[in-house]
Amino acid sequence: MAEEPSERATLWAVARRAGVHAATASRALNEATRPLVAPDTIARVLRAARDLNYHPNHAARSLRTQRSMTIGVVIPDITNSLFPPIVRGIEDFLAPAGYVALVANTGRDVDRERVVMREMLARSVEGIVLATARRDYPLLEEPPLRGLPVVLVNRVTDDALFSSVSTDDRLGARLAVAHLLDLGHRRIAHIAGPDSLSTGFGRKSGYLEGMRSAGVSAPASLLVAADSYAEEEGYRCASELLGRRSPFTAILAANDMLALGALRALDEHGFRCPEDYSLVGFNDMPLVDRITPPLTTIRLPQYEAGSEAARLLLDRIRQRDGPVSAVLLAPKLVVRRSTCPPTPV
Amino acid sequence: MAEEPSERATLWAVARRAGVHAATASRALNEATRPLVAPDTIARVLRAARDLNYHPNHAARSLRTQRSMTIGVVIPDITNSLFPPIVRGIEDFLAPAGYVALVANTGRDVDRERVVMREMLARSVEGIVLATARRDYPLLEEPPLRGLPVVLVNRVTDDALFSSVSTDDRLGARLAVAHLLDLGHRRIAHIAGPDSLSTGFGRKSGYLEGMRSAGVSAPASLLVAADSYAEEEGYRCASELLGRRSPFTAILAANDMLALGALRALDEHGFRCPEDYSLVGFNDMPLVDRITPPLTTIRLPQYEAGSEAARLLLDRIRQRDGPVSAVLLAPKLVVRRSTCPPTPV
DNA sequence: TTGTATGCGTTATCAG
DNA sequence: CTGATAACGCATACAA
Repeated sequence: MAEEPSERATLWAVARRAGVHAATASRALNEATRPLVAPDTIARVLRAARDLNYHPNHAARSLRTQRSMTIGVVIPDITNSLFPPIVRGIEDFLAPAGYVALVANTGRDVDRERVVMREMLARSVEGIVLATARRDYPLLEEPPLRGLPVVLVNRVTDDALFSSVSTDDRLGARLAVAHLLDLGHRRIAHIAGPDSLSTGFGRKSGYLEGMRSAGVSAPASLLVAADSYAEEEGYRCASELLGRRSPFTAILAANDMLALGALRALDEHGFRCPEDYSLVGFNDMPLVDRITPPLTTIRLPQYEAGSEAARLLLDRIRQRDGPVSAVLLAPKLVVRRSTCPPTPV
Repeated sequence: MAEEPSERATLWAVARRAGVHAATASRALNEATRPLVAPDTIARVLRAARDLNYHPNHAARSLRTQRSMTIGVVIPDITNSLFPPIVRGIEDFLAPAGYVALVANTGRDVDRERVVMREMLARSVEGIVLATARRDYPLLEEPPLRGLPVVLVNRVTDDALFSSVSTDDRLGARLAVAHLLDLGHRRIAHIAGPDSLSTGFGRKSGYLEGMRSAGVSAPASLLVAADSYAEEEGYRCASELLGRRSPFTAILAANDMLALGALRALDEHGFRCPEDYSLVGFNDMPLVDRITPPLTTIRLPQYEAGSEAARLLLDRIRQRDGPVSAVLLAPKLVVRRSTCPPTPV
């Protein structure tokens, strides 16, 4: 036995070696149809398959069954540390089900998203996990996606037309605000993320709610909006806040990159964190526990978000008319050293 | 026109609409065979294809042409910040060529690598980029991979049987050693990476060469080997060095995670960096410029490594008997504040 | 329980 | 230049 199989063995090769027809071999090899085959035939086929190191040709199966066993994952940028855990969560959940993920990075370019989705459709993905949604996202209603299972992750749209998995951004911001209020802060500034993203909008809402429900005022002078989640923007926004001369003692940034930029701005203006200004971020990026000062932030269950999104997508693939569900994951406050009680004036 | 195509249009549908045979439509649609078709036929076919929003069925094409237009990428862990830029480099290079990447995380589990590669072979990947190689890596010689184009990235094997793209680890370590020597250090310790990995071995060799060629001794008491590139290991190794009571004034860690662990150890032992001990890392991970002190490290061109690996792989796919080449990329010393001249005793 | 026949959507070969 | 035909490898309805 074990003559070196120079070419990949086909189903026919297996069948011949087992002394049966290809159809029988096929039935014996597939879990679902195996009960239709006689026990010793099954044994012979399985043995032959193993001997020949048979692996079904994916393209042929896919063509025949109309199932690609592939899903698409569209993310802004894998080098943004927010996404690797999400992707990992997706892939780890998919793998045992026999699915693989086609991952594409689109940056912030909507045209690129369109191109990428076409490419995925061309490869017959059975569904898509999207991490690039904006609150208003007409792309999802364009014909190419018609009927294709889609699950939004991290960012969601305003209208809940699709299933989604996201963190409770409002709650996260409220946790942060509550923490700062507990420490005694009253003048709390917010560097908001883009309004066009559910994360930016939700966190800002949570900030406003948190302030309001505590009876603390949140005037427009304490609010500044970043154009993107970039360190540079955090720097710009913090500088602007400092320039406004509307006093405050703490900053809640809509994510860690913005917080990092804010920290740099504070530093360059000669202020210390947390003595002069407390600072809270969002995301708990790797290494923000090692900067100076270690950053107090809101941790999101990213890996779980990914696996949960994959679960919803597979559910939907298996049962097309299943319910549209919006899963909301709980964020967690991680207190480190960038926050402390405000210095009495 | 533009009746909503409820099902995906097939080549036959396009052909019918253009009033030609499917074979002709196929020729008209494919760049390579297009010259065989009459100009106005081409126009009619193209038009019909656009009207029907035709996209070739990937599985069918793949089955027929025996080309999947897919390559596999095997990495230890996408959540390790070293890999996202590499993956990005690969994908960005592949995309214009019409290829997509199937990315799989294997951890440090060789069995998992085997499983993953089988899965990839089952999907008929045309080649594989491997970032999980060890210096001795028999897996590559096992039959399943026979003849499949493979390019190693980041880590390489001792025998140059496959094309590879890596950073010049020896040079990187020598740059780091030279920097420390320039500052006046003579007793330089090294926290080495695993000997089984080309990165660990190469960096250690570079360290030894750098010391030796400067006429400085590098006794075994200044060398300690980490079992893995984990922060915890850096902590353990640094603690061990400190416990040895063989004096030194600087540490070269084989990567940034080890350096981070070493930094924690120094801190916990009441030492300051760089005043008491200078510290150099390797990789220039995100945010190591924001920790205290900002880490002096060796920067690797990760994105370029990825795109270069993709280039080599595509070359090899297009020309199976092309040369095996080992591309060595130049690392760069990034001086920050974790290094300074040694304090005179 | 097994074999036969057919088709999934393309492309390549061979006539015409 | 174009049409007919076959085949890629597999799974399934149907027949035996």
